[in-house]
Amino acid sequence: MYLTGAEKRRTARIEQILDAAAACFVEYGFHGAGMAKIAARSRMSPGHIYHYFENKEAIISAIVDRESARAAERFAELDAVDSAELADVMTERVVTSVAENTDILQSALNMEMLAECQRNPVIAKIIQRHDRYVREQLTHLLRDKIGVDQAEARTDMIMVFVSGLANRLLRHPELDRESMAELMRETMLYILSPSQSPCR
Amino acid sequence: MYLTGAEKRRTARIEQILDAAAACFVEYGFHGAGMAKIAARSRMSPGHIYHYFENKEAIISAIVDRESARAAERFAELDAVDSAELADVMTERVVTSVAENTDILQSALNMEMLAECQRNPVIAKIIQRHDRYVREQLTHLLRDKIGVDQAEARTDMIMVFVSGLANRLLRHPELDRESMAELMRETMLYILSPSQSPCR
DNA sequence: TTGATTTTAGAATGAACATTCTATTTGTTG
DNA sequence: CAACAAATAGAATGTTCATTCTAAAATCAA
Repeated sequence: MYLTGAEKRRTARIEQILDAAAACFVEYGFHGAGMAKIAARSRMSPGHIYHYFENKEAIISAIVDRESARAAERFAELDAVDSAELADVMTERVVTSVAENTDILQSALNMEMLAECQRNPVIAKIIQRHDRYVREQLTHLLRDKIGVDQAEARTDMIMVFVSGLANRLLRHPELDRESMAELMRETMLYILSPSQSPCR
Repeated sequence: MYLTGAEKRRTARIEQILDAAAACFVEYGFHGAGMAKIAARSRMSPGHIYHYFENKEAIISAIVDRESARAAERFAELDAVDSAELADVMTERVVTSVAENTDILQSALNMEMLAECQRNPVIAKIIQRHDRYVREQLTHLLRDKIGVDQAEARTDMIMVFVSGLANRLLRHPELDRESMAELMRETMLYILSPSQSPCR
């Protein structure tokens, strides 16, 4: 399926806006990120954004959709990993994410920032759907591949950790990532290990 | 030291405002909580609030100060606990806090909600000071009383954990607190246990 | 009680900001 | 190359909301 020049330009603009908006939401939060700022960052006029998005909500919706798609890719990758190594692979992902502020952490950050506008019922629905999706996928991996008990509770623990981490690293860039990463590794492995008897 | 009627009334009004504002910030976030809402909730007119606080920022500042004082009390209690039991006592505090949404969690929630306005440099300073205070106190307990290695990293893990938890429980009230509590207890104890060799 | 002072309410002001409107530029196609 | 359509800018609009202003009620001191 080929794209005409016009279509290419269109999707390029949309990406531009989405990138700019995501960056602004992370930097200023939802309310702090005015359309003017988003426009400036995507190098176009405020009015122009409305040719691609009906309103600010629609931008959020699109960011979440894009994030969901990326998450789906990552889960597909994890699904292909051998069961025996899965816990290690997942752990390494989180750890490198902490060290380098990449994908998982970045997306957790986006969600965290976007969650600010949960009172808007439309957006709340969108975000909750994404959250539910991630939770299902994670639970599936923990229960059916790693085979731990209390899979749902463990999933919640991981989600708590990752989003809390994203938040804290944004607000305290001076934190020592090296030593956090190490402890994070241990904690993740602990949460992911099929220990019926508490380790102590 | 006795208070005149006027002074009593004054402090009562201030408490009224602080309680209302804290509740509104948790419910609507900083930007969503208009002065009108705060006024309504504290059963007074918007204009009247300005007799007690110079502006919205000043309210936040006062909330953080109040929270800091309460935190100080709690740390003093913990400082009096016997070293051997300290890890267990701290763990139980977090666990009951999750079960009942009390003190620690509530205050984490407040901070989390207030953090929304970190871009405001005045407020950012206030919140960072509080955060630093809590961090110092916790690190002191972990290092000097419990005697773990990597005390600072562990402190950060606990703070990540508690604030992430507060956030998640606010946005997903339907989460099963019972089963989370059990896993949380284990995880807290794990973070707090002086294991040089990772437990695995 | 009466005059002064403080407390309170509620309307008025002004700024910020999402959204809409109007006009200009750019690209496309016969 | 000439209409035409799409893309873009930037000014105009309307609304929301913190803050300020004005005046009425309550409290207190004598």
